[in-house]
Amino acid sequence: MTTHGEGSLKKVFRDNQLKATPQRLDVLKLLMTCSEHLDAEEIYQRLLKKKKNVSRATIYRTLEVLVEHDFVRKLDFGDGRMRYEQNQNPEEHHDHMVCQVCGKVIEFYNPKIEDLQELVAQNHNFVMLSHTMHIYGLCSECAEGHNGNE
Amino acid sequence: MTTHGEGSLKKVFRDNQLKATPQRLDVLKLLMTCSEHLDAEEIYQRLLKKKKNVSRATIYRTLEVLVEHDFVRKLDFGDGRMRYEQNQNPEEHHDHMVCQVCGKVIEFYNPKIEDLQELVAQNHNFVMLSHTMHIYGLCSECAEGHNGNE
DNA sequence: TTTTAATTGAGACGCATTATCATTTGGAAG
DNA sequence: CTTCCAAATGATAATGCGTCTCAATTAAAA
Repeated sequence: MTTHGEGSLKKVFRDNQLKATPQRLDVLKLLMTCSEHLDAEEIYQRLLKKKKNVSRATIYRTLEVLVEHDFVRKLDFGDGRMRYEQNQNPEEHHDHMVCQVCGKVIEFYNPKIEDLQELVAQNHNFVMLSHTMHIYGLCSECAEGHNGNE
Repeated sequence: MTTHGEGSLKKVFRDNQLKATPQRLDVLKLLMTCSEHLDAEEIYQRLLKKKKNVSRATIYRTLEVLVEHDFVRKLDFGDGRMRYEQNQNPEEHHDHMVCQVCGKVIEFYNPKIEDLQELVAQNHNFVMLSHTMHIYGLCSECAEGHNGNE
């Protein structure tokens, strides 16, 4: 259902007056088949490992394009570099919990919070275009370690 | 009530085994009497204008110290530089709406959202240490402009 | 005062990202 | 299948925020 062939990936770009170059297809395909939250350098290294012909500059430019067109979400977890994740259903917004010990990222969705955010914005006559919520702390595994149960 | 004299500002540092230098006092005093969300460069420029003797490096170091001790909150609105705000009552957490046109920052507090955040964390056995919520979009004034009421 | 560890200033440095520009290429038109 | 050109790429220089280094200064304890 959400599985697309090479052809449909090309369509993604062509439908937006963008050339469907091999480099763009490689970046998009990688993000579409990856559940992690990669940064630009990680994307670059993974494509290199797959013998793909691509440069860092193109990675950044492609990511910019993908974000502009809502195919990819750009995330800032406050560690000095941006991360990217696929954004298949822009309707189905989710937020993130980031473990400050192991770096693990847990996604969650809470409709009540979503509704309250919209409400808060309305109360201030603010037109909400996007929003982010990050919870920082210790994931269950790392919290155990800190309790001395190692 | 929340107005402190020079003496009490010095106490803030001395109570934490930190020297109460003029530079530190200047930075802290500026943040304590400023409702805006300044970045390091803006703080530096404002102190220069007041003929204060301070360097950029010291601004950054002082901010780091103030954040560590919870006197100041470090905020990331995703535009590539950090902003700082006073943090008088760490209990009373608030979040931010950022206008992407004029850059205005509106603070808001919603206890229900706070509770739900804590709940979500607990459901994942996640120990929440801090959290941020940012709503991006258009403030009421800038939204009017976009409706053609200019 | 003397003393010393903490702090400062100036600038070098690091790192993620963006800009530049000559070269290449996707894909539309013929 | 060629021609053609705007769009895209690669290599690398440049940018900008923030951190680090280290010699000189200073807060504040003795």
